[in-house]
Amino acid sequence: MPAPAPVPVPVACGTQSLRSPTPGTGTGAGAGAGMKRILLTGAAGGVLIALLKLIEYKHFVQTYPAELYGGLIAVLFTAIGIYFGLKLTRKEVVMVRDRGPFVLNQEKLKELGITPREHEILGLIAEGLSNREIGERLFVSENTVKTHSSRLFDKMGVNRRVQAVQRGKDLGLIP
Amino acid sequence: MPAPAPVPVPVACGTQSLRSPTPGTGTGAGAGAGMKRILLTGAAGGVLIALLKLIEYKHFVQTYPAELYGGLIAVLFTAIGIYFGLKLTRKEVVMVRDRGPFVLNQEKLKELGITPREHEILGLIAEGLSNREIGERLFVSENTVKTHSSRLFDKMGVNRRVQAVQRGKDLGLIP
DNA sequence: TCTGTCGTCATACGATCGGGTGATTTTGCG
DNA sequence: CGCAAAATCACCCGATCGTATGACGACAGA
Repeated sequence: MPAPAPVPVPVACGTQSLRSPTPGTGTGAGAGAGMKRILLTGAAGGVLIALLKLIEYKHFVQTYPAELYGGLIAVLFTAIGIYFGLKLTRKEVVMVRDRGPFVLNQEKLKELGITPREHEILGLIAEGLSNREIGERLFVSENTVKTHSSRLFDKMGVNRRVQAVQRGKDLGLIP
Repeated sequence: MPAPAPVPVPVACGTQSLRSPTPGTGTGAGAGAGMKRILLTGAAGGVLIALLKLIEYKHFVQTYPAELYGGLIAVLFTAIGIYFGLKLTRKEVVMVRDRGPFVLNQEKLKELGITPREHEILGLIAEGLSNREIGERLFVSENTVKTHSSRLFDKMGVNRRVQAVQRGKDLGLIP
């Protein structure tokens, strides 16, 4: 049975075309966002002008009180403003911990109910130690380490140590 | 048998904290944000009502054409909308670690003889995926993943996946 | 004093991982 | 074409990990 050619999927072998660990976010995305913003601003201007034009129509429909138009315009443009405020800031990113000496997020620690011992073990897990090695370093049984790590994973909402490390870094629990 | 009272390991805790906008598991902080949002919404409503009240003043100042008021209201409320759009989303922003744009260390990659596929798998390991999950994502057998990761660990000089992740980050192989 | 939390330890079981061996197919290149 | 590198897959086996359960002592606070 030769060559079943099993992979009907583009990602297979020869072409490692798209790969996740390469975030080209640097310049290209930035320029794209800028262009997008300009276009959006232009569109906003267009809509605004059109709306103003529409307001002139009010001259012909004097049947309703002006306050109604005012309120309508207010609500409408508030919505528009909120929409564009969201659009313009949704991609905004707050860079944190640019290289700082690592400040521990104690609030998160408390919020998740992670005890000091568990936190300590998280740090050792992040160093790539096995449960046995952690136990040896802390002078406790490997079973104890397993208990701690298990509870730790439970509190962190993960079920693998690599996930725990990644999550711990994201939450500022470990450097 | 009481514990040997071991380990004077300080683990470097006693520092201050850093407020971070709680992605997934936030319960307490989430409630706090909700309260804040409610208050902000209330304030927005108040301002809106006040503005509408102010519009009534238009009755007494009929000297200017209505379009002017319409445009004024439009611009004003657009600004208000944008402002609140910003206010409401600024806290929702995703925190991202800034280690620079991440430039891949291809020399190290070549120096260690790591193939593209192996590198790809390293990235997926770093995401906390199991071998099985990696196989499913790449449409290959779990055995294949194990082969790749095994050779990868050999080339990287590690024997655990957490170590591989840490080492990969240090060497600039993964972000 | 009682209660709750924390740390400790054990046992057991299933799942996963790491390492080893061998094999076949694909692919890129001279 | 032929070769070497890369990728794929399988099987095995021991080690490690994750989870569940139960238990015990220490200690702080009500």
